[in-house]
Amino acid sequence: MSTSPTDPIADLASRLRRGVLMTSRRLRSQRSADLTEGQYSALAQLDAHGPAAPSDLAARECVSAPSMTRTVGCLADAGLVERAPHPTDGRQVVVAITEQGREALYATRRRRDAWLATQLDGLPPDELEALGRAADILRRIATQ
Amino acid sequence: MSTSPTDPIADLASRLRRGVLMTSRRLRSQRSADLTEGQYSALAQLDAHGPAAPSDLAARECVSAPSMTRTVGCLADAGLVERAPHPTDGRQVVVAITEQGREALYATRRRRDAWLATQLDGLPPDELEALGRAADILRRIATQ
DNA sequence: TATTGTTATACTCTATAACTATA
DNA sequence: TATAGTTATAGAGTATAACAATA
Repeated sequence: MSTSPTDPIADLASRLRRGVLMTSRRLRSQRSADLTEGQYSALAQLDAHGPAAPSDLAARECVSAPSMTRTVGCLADAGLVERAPHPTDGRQVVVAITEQGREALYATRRRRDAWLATQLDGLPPDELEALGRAADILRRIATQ
Repeated sequence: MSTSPTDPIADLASRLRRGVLMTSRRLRSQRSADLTEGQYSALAQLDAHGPAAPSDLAARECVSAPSMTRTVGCLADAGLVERAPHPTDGRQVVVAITEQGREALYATRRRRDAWLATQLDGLPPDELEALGRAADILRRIATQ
């Protein structure tokens, strides 16, 4: 590495990067076979923030509009989202998650949580506490 | 969620999953434009564990052999790895990272570390300590 | 004229199946 | 006959450019 080993922040950043990326890799491998990462993310957005236009989803997920058109199309074909016309603006479309979509989303989350819970089970209380604090800090960092 | 909110392990797993996946997403977005995630992973393997056969890399990265052939081909075309014949087994190929490959790998790591260090900078000491402990625990969890 | 969404087209990454060379 | 690697081919996913409908 190029950074000085005596800089504690740089050292922590490197260790944390490795831990986070390795764990995320294992977490992602627990996803449902018939739900891509992009579809999962779009569903999570719709579940967390309610119905949205495809352009909004594309912007939030950092993908192109045609790509989101395709993602939404796949999800609609599978019955996981529903498209409805915008009440006042005829150009826009409103995409909403369906009950079936929530089930698919939650199933993947349950699988990931189950894997992670298995790994956590049996850890000493002080390690669990450190992870609990880290979880909240990581979420704060990522949303900044 | 389906799990009981009173189960502390399940609750921690869910919070940690969110924190890890959100952070990993931001970290991945800091990668070099001309190095895919698969190429980055292969380079990291070769850098950490030394020269390896394509089949070994494919198994470790959980991709097919033809896929690794292609990844190694791209890396070789870019001068980031070198292919050499196996000393005793004429069927095998030995792939090794080059100095240029190390530079490309470290450049991406530096970019990710720099982003993360920026986020860490200014956090109170107790939060840094929690993250430091979590980093090691996460790495242990992911490699189990 | 600008914006929203879609279609057309091409490129990248991945996988399975078939092929070549070596053991 | 089995194994390591590659090539052939096809299937997702994404992007840019062009198009249709609406504001």
